Amino acid sequence: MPAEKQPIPSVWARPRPKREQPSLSRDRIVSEAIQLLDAEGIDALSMRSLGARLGAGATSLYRHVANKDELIELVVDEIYGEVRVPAADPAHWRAAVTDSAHSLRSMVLRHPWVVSVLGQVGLAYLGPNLMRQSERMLALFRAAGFAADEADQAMKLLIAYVIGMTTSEAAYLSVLARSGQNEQDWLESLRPTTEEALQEYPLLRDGRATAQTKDPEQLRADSFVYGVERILDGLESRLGRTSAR
Amino acid sequence: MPAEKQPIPSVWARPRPKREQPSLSRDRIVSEAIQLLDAEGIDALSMRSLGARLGAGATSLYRHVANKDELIELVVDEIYGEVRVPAADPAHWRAAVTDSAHSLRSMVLRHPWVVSVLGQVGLAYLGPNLMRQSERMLALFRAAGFAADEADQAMKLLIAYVIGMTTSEAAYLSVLARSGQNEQDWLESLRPTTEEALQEYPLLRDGRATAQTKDPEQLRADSFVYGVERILDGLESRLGRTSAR
DNA sequence: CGCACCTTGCGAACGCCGTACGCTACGATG
DNA sequence: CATCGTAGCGTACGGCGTTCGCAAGGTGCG
Repeated sequence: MPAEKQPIPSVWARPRPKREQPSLSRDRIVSEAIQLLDAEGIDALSMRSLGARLGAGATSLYRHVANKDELIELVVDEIYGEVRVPAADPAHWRAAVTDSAHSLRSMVLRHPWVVSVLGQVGLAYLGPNLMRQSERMLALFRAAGFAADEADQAMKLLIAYVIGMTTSEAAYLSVLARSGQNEQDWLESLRPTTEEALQEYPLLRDGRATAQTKDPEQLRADSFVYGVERILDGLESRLGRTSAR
Repeated sequence: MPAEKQPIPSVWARPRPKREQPSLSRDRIVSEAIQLLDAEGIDALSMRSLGARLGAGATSLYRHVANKDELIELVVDEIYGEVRVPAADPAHWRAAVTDSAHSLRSMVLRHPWVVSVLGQVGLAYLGPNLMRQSERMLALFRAAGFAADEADQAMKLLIAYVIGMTTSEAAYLSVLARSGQNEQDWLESLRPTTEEALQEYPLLRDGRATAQTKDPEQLRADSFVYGVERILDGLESRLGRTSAR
């Protein structure tokens, strides 16, 4: 919050010299934007609110960022840098890919708002972090023994799965967060609605019923792991019978 | 476009009786919204523009739809109804699942704007079309021989993959569409930028190089099929040695 | 037939958004 | 000391989602 404005500012009480250093910078803007997004979600990010957080006017940001879309591209690439991809090692490619998948999932769940901008920004853009991580992940598949073009397809397969799965997860968690309730209570309060909706769909209802007994968070993690395992099984069978689990 | 307004409307020239039938309805609104979205993309959808298309004022829509978010939920469920899921048949579960995956992909590519609202709306909502299709797809996996809970995970795996893959595809195509150029020309014009960006990433560059020679659309379809095949391989190995390809 | 009520549609208005533009004031450069 | 480039900002514009109160037609009831 900046100093309060006096309606008739005296010439003596100068607003502030404060020309220490640029005060605003692309990095500060991006990092503050991420904090704001994590704390309050995608709808809370406006150029004005972000400017206020930085103790600056809304339009000052345009000195460092072309427009809001560009800001979002920067922000997405920045958080992509949080993903950890192990170094390539032919002996443990499966573990390395699994770790990467988990790391990508955690990143998205830490920043659930990204799933609501993926449609605008695409996954395949040219940010340095995104390219670096893709290169490292591609190396994992090459080390496993996939030829250049198949390694590319394998990586796309894995990333698509993780993004698809976490999109649904993050969207669910966002809705939950907006409800302001504990997950248990929230599900309980929706129970009548869902049960009525499931009335005509016995198969779906069965699944929901058996799921009722377990911790939902653990259930989501298990589902995620199941998918990763199946994908790796499918990929592994394309390789020679060389690598062990 | 409605009739032009006269500044001083005469009592004789009444604006219109036109009280034939309600004129506006939830269905008309949803279907016109989809046409608008398909034609001009997500940014072109505003309550005002949609109202105008329907020959109505913006605020009239609120008699039939609670707010824009609800409209989007309706629209998403509506297009979900376009997906075709074959009837369950143990002998051909693999083909049936493959068909469903392709149908879902085509639907998203026909309506590429959906990927930019998936983050808000989630995939797991309670729309009737979504529930109906999920039930049918679940039946496919049950017929294949998966137990209730594993069938659920298998379905989630497949859908997550298709959504993830098509998200990236649709986002790419949206950017391309906004450029207003032919895909060939567009890629050509971006060539210098991408080549410079790929400079430090030899593995990524290799992939891009071999991809250069083929039809990009075919390439995307092939990649998609590759992923579906690997997933089905991974799933199939979980079943007994019963089902043939 | 008269009258009350309900539903549909709409115009005006509010507060917020992204952002273009031109001004100020400062530090650096000659 | 004069000049210039640049960071920051105040103002303003057009568009957004949405609220509210009013008008006009249809319906049901005495």
